[in-house]
Amino acid sequence: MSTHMKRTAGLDFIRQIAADDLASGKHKTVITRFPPEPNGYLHIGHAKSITLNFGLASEIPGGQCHLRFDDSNPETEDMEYVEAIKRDVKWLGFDWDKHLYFASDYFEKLYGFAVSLIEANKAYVCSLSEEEIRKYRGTVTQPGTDSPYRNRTAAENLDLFERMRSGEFADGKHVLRAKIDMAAPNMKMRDPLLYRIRHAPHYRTGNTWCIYPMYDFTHCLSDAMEGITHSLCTLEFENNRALYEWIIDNVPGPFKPRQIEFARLNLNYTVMSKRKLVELVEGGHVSGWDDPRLPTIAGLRRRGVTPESIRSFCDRIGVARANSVVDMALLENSIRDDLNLKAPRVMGVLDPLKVVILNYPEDRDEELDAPYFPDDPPKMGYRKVPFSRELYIERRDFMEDPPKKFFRLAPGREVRLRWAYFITCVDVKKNEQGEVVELHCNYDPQTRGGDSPDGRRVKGTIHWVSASHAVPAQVRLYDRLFAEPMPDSGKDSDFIQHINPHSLDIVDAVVERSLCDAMPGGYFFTDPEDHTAGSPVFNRIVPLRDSWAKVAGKSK
RNA sequence: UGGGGCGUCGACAAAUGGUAAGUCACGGGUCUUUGGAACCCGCAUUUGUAGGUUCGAAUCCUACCGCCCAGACCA
Repeated sequence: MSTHMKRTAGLDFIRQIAADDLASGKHKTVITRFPPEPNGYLHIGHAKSITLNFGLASEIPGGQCHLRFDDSNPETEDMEYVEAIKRDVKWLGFDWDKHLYFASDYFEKLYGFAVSLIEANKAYVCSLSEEEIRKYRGTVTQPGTDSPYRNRTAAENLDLFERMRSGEFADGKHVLRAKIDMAAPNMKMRDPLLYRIRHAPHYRTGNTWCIYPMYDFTHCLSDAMEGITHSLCTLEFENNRALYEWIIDNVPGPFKPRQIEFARLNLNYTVMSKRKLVELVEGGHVSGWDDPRLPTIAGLRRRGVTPESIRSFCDRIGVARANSVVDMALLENSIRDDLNLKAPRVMGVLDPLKVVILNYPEDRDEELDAPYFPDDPPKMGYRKVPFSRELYIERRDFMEDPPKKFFRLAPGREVRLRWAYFITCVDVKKNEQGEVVELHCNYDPQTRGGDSPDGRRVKGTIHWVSASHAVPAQVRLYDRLFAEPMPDSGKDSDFIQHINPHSLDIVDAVVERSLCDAMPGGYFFTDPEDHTAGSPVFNRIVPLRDSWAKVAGKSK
């Protein structure tokens, strides 16, 4: 596959290691893998890992990235997630080619490796209870103590392990453990569990197995069997690396991958942990895993975020070992950056205010040319926009008593209707409550298209839609899901309280009949689930940078 | 805790002993059919702190400080 990444900085430390390994001849190419567990949806944090693994492999001749489902826990995994993950990885623009693997396909081989460990007297069946095992393990500051079952003979262990497999014992009755060192300062090395009994059907292997390998045993050997050269994972697996290496070193195998850890992605104004995402979905705080406010790939896709902008974002954040929190503004900028070049511009009015052009003939009606890309008209050409005596403009584009720096419509003021005419507000109609309900304006016929022959200029240009031609639409204004930069810094479920009450505002709008993707106030996307030609539904992907709003906020 | 990591601009992040890149954010400006976009300018005399080595230190050494990981028969 081709390289999507346009890298801006020097090589990150992982690419540097890969380059060094190629230069030294340690490896001829680079084989990486993205190893999700099929028990949940992918989010933008996974996107970082995906772009790293697939991106790195794509940059090296002969490089390849495997998609491997790390499915050794029958109780949480499901085919639904496998399909969702495959779809998301593809959508992000990556291709595992023929290299789709499942750890569950290695169960028999893994069992064989376990047997070899037992034969070498490096693993034993332990019959302590779960609680006892925990107690024997010691603590961070105190060494553990040996299990009384630690010295069972290889023959005894072999027999017990075989009987574990055959289903003779209940869950929790025995486990297989590596025989390493109960006093090791790294607790991961205190005779870690390798296999547990679980009488549960697996979504792929059904009832074939009732013992399942643990992550630490499964992952390193899967990597080794696939010839993974660089096994990239996040920082929390740092303590597992010694075990990763111990297992590979103590099992008959030809290949030894290198595990390298990097910092996972943290983004402010959102949450990324699986538990919290589940709470948002199941608690009904969002509409589902693809709610456009969620940082899930499915949510971002539904919102209208492009894969290119996600890849660009991942490139910009870099890869390092320091824990960090990336500013949501960087993601938003990556999105705008991409959309600015791709989204055709059309006009829409979110909060309609009627405007009557008094000097425009009642029976008249005309079509004006408007470019889809104002900065580059040839890109997509022009469309016809109907104009007539009655129009709608955005309510916030009018102020009866405008502050100094408000350049849009106000009584007596002239502004440009984009791609149409200059109009001057001559009268303001209000209802009993004193609310502005209609504006009366006059237009200058000489300014058709938006330029005045006499060269006079107007300071404001506003969007509009011809009332009789307007298409009603529902617009969903999405914003950051949380109002706090660090919503999960508190305890437990406190983060729910920090949900931004305006993370979704639904408004009835009118849009021009040539429905497209961009309107004032942001970039929009037709909702893939709910949008129809008859009743349009638009999602705001990302708001525009709006310095007026900032000025208004400051003066308040 | 005789464990494992990490500390460079508000946020990310380069710099591999030779004199602190880039991006976002922020501030100013030019231009403009939105105050968007584009373009220009500014934004770390200093790299957690204190010493030391060196002609020269973000990079090497020592000590200290701070933060993260070190629960699960989860991954």
